[in-house]
Amino acid sequence: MFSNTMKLLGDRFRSAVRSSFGDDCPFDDQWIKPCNDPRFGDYQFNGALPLAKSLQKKPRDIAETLAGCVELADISAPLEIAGPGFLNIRLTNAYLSNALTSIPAGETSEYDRLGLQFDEAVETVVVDMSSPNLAKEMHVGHLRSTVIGESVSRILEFAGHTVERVNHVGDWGTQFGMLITHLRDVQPDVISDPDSLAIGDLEAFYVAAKKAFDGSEEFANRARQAVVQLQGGDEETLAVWRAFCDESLRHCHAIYDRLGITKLEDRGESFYNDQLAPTVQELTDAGMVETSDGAECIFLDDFKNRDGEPLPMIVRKSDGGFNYSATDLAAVRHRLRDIGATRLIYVVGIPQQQHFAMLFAAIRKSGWAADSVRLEHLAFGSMLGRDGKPFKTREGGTVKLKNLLEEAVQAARAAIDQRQGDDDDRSLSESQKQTISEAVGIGAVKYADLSHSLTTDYRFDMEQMLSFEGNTAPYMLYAYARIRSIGRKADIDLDALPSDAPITIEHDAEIALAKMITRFPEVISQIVRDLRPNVLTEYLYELSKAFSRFYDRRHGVRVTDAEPESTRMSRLRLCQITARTIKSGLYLLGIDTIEQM
RNA sequence: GCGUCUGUAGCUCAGUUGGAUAGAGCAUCGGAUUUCGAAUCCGACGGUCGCAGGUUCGAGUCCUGCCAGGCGCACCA
Repeated sequence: MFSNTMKLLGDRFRSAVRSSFGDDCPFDDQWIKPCNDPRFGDYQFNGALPLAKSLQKKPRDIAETLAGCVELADISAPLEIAGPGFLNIRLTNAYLSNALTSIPAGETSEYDRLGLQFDEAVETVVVDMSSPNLAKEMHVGHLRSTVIGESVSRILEFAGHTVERVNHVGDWGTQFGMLITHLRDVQPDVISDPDSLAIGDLEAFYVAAKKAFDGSEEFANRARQAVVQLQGGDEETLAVWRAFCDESLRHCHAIYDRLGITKLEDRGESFYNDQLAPTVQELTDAGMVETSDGAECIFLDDFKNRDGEPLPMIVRKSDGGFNYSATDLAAVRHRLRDIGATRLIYVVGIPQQQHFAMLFAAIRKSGWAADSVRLEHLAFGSMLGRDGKPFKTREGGTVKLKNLLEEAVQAARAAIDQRQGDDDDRSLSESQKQTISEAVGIGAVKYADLSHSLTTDYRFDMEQMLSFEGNTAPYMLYAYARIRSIGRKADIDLDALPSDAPITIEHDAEIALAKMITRFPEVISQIVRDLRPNVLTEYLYELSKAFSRFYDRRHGVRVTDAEPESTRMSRLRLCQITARTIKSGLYLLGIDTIEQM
């Protein structure tokens, strides 16, 4: 069975430790680690050193005892004791061969799990992601939340969890009075025929509305009145508002379609409108709310403002209106009670850290969430320009996401056209070129975003992310397309190889590749736990490099013309499994593969 | 002022939650192709891990204090 080698080793060492030093002897799975230097082996057991203290023995003696009794004959060469008491583990070729041979044929479902099983308890997870403001066009600031949110959602689904992606769009508030009023003036037909509404550029529309608001007292009055009507539930006003939101959402979904985001549930702030008062009332009844300067506030320990005074979370403004804290509280309440979520993940930038710390503290205080419910702010850093400064257009404005994606696809297209000129053997049709440049351009943007650690800011560098060298989407997509072409060229259907044909691992290049493939389960387990997509990009890069060496003219092995037939079949299966692993990994990042490029 | 994030090779970034001699890519220099996809592979060069203490068998990683930069701190969301 294709299983997690690290977990397997952990189980073996746990029994060895317990049988040698007693059933209550401490054990930590973290004691098993992959070696960072291949000269020490593949994995190492570091437990002898921490055990030395609690057992009052010498670390090397402990290591020797364990080396003598741990059952690893089916996994590792004889253990070596090194340094102060490390136990070095070297996977045998037989173990690698068996592990890979046991991988079942590909699944036809959305996820190819390569036969992996996950035994965790299934959770209902709500991932709060993307969440643009409907008053304006989506801009680059929404990219990370959308891309990271999608990847994290897929990873959790892969492990068997139920995931609901929620788009907490900004569709409520005073600015909508202004927009509705302007819409009535410019497109009066919107009430009789809401489907006729078409706004080419939301940004320009917003600017025009703002100009009218600032320039005319009469307009401003009507706008303020529209807000009152909206909140009062006036049907005609609501109809105009709904038409505007629908139009804005169409703009968003054009982008989501291009990004391959398909299961995103639009549930904006307005959705919680009638739950705001009951939510605040419930907290008031619980004695958590007090009035300060006319505003209704929740005071939490450890939060101070710039004067050192206690910093409240304002749930109701002094004018009686509710603000975003109230909305967020109502949203949490809804997700816990109505959706039955056991884990809430907010994919929102670092600047909101304090807000979420306060929100979560308030929720804990309210007792709405069971202790086992995880409340997480998956905070990410900003996307910066190539110069390390905030990402802006030349004129200093915000960069529209639509334009950024189009630019990336165009740049990918240019690169493909250039390559085509150098290589007449592989001519591509116009539609193939379009498909490829779309996949490469969009994939490059996503991959660049996900390959950086979440918390740090990163520089957006189109040239770097579209490079075919280094840890980039094009390199990965190329590795995949090249493997797929091996089958095509040799007239072999890689997907139809017999899944019981044995894989034998002998050559150094095979060993290196096999070791990378067998790490897949443990990498997946780690990112299911940590939600760190860049761990996966790093892994896929290493895997792709291992394949390139495996297939290299000088350092690698022959594949399609290898002899005897059993070797050829074994290597073809290795190719197939590598391709599936890359495809599966890229899928978890939200990136589509292409069959040729 | 308080909080928070960041500081690693010339540049862009990793660093598996405390493990052995800190790694990639780019750039620079050198090598491999009578093509199973060279959009590739191999090698060389390059480091006081911001600074100073501390914790311990062991610190880029943990604690404290500095230095530098980003962001957030009462009715916008």
